[in-house]
Amino acid sequence: MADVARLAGVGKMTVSRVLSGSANVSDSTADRVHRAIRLLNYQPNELARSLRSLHSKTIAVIVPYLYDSFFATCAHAISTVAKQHGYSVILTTSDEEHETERRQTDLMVRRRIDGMVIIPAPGDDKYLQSEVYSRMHIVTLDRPLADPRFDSVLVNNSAGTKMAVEHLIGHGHRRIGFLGVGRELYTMKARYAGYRQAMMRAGLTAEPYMECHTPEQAVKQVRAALDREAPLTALFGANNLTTRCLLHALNVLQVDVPGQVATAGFDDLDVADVLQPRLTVVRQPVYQIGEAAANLLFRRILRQEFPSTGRRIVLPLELVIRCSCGCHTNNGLDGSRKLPEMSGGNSPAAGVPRRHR
Amino acid sequence: MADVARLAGVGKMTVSRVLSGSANVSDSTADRVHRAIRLLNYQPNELARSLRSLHSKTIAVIVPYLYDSFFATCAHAISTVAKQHGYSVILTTSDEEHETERRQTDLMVRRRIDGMVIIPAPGDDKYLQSEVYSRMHIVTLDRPLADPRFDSVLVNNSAGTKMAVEHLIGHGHRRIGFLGVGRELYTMKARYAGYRQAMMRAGLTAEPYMECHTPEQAVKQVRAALDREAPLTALFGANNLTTRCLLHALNVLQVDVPGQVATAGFDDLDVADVLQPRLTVVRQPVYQIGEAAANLLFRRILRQEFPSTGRRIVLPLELVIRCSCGCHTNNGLDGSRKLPEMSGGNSPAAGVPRRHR
DNA sequence: CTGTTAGCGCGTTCAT
DNA sequence: ATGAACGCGCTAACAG
Repeated sequence: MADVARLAGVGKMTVSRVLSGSANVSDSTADRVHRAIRLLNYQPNELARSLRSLHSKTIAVIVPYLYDSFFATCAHAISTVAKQHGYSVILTTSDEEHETERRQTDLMVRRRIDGMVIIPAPGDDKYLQSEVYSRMHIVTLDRPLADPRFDSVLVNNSAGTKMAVEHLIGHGHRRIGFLGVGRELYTMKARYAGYRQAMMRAGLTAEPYMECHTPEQAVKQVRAALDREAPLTALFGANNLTTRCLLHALNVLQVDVPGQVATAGFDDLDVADVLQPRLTVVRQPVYQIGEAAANLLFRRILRQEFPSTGRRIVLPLELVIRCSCGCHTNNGLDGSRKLPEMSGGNSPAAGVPRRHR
Repeated sequence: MADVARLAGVGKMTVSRVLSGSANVSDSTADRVHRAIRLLNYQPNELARSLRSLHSKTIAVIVPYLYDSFFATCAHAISTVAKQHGYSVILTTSDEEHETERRQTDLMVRRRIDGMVIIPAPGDDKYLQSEVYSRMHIVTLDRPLADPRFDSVLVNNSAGTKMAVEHLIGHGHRRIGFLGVGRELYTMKARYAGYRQAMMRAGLTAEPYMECHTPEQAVKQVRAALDREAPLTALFGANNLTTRCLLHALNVLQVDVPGQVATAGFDDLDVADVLQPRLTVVRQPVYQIGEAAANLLFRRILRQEFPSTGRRIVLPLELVIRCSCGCHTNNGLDGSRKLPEMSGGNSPAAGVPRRHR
């Protein structure tokens, strides 16, 4: 910057003014400065700016994993909104480990980021009460925290699951299984609760929670569920991983779907409609969830609000009825029923653009 | 930091020394400093450190999209390696637009990041020749740049495609179509070239490149390909998007696979083995690609090397033969043939861990 | 072993 | 309309 000033024959301050678009610079000098900038390929040092201004124009996003399409799409949405605001995004993964998450949030504090969107890993989240975080805007996604101070974006997991399970019950199924991962996860608890509710209201007995982290495990679980005296006749996958494992198992075991076992899952798969049979799912508005979280965050950042009670946005789910549940819709069209919105409906429902490679 | 120093009754310099683990501090004072740090919840300001030390311990990753599992998995790998080195990752998307990419790279220069992994969007990449980038380590992924200065990680797109198409030819197919996106993309060009080679060597005539960006477009393309006088009997999808569109079309048009049309694709789908029929694909070592790129980058960063000719790593592909090509493998096992490695084989083949939600 | 000085690049404050 | 001085928080280089 000193170089630019010298070349333009002005003081550093004038250069600074030109860069910030301050009005109090004569056109002629501004021009000279601009020329000097081009000539020297000068790029202002954002680090120094941040140090000075105490805000880094950076937010952090912490997700468990990035190769999960749900998280990746959320991250994409957040990144897109951030770009619109001229912010950069530091993205890190917690690998679903609490300690990693803590280390990363600490690092973000040291980096003086302006805010954070986080999908909390299971574990004690009291650490966020520390005064260290009191000056940092935080929004949670997918899983809320106990502390009411933080904004959060959610879907109604239990209601969505209930809806799907009731649909299966409507097909006459009485013994329905629930496959999930990590019982300690908020979403899993809520979805299993929805499953139980649906079963109990129909006078049926809920099956125990079936843990299923790998395809092999799913094969075992499904085999056991079918080999017993009163075999299950329907299975619900609690998220896209579980559902994929479930499909794998049904395939390996050569189970007829939906004849022998009906199936549905939470989370739409991008290939759900080319599967045989086409998969019935509870669909989340993934992109909109990320978008809503980012909007909440930037609202706080721009207004510098640190409320004692954050907002909670609950986005609507949709039951996409295809064939795996036993329905015989025609091959072309998706039947779908919307779940009534639970709360402040948000998000302009921007379609995710197509991608290439 | 001044507060910490005062509380500990020492100078700021001593605090700094304690933080950097410098040996020249007596245990007793170090202890007092540590106590003060804890008491005040002091977190060093990385911004100031970076300003001072001229390196930000941050790398940037620029991918076209994040909701593409290929890119997301690469990003995950890079992020994981970065974390091991204590680096943060600023992740941004170019949305496959050259201008966006340029703006983002410029921003990264201003942020004084230490290096960058980039999957270049199509367009004129001469801008990277600018002196501005001469002090920034750059590695490309998936698509190389003309400038030989940058390290790059690739697969042998043409050989992989050739292998798959030859396999289809081996099944007796003579009229095979190729569906791709964005012809201007490096990968698409290379894959189409491989397809043409395979066709020509077998004395067959290569079909024109079929552009296919949406499921609807695929339906049209496939319908046309089947309605003509000499209908195609096999179709190859040039990446996971195209392949999914292709599957959609075949499904909608109720085409018998592989009876009426055999199919194969580039990129493994995570549900490829539960599709009916199970999909034959050319599999890329996605995670390893990202990992290799990150390793190259950190090697340069740590050694501060700015070579005039970068390294190029070509990772091996694998033809995963399932059923959609016409093979009748048993349902449980994957037959697979490895493509001989083309160049410096790398990467410890770390399995991608499982994920939950 | 510890403190002092200076400067990383910028923007705010106050003069001019 | 422009410039000089100071400080954001930290550390390298020198004292002592």
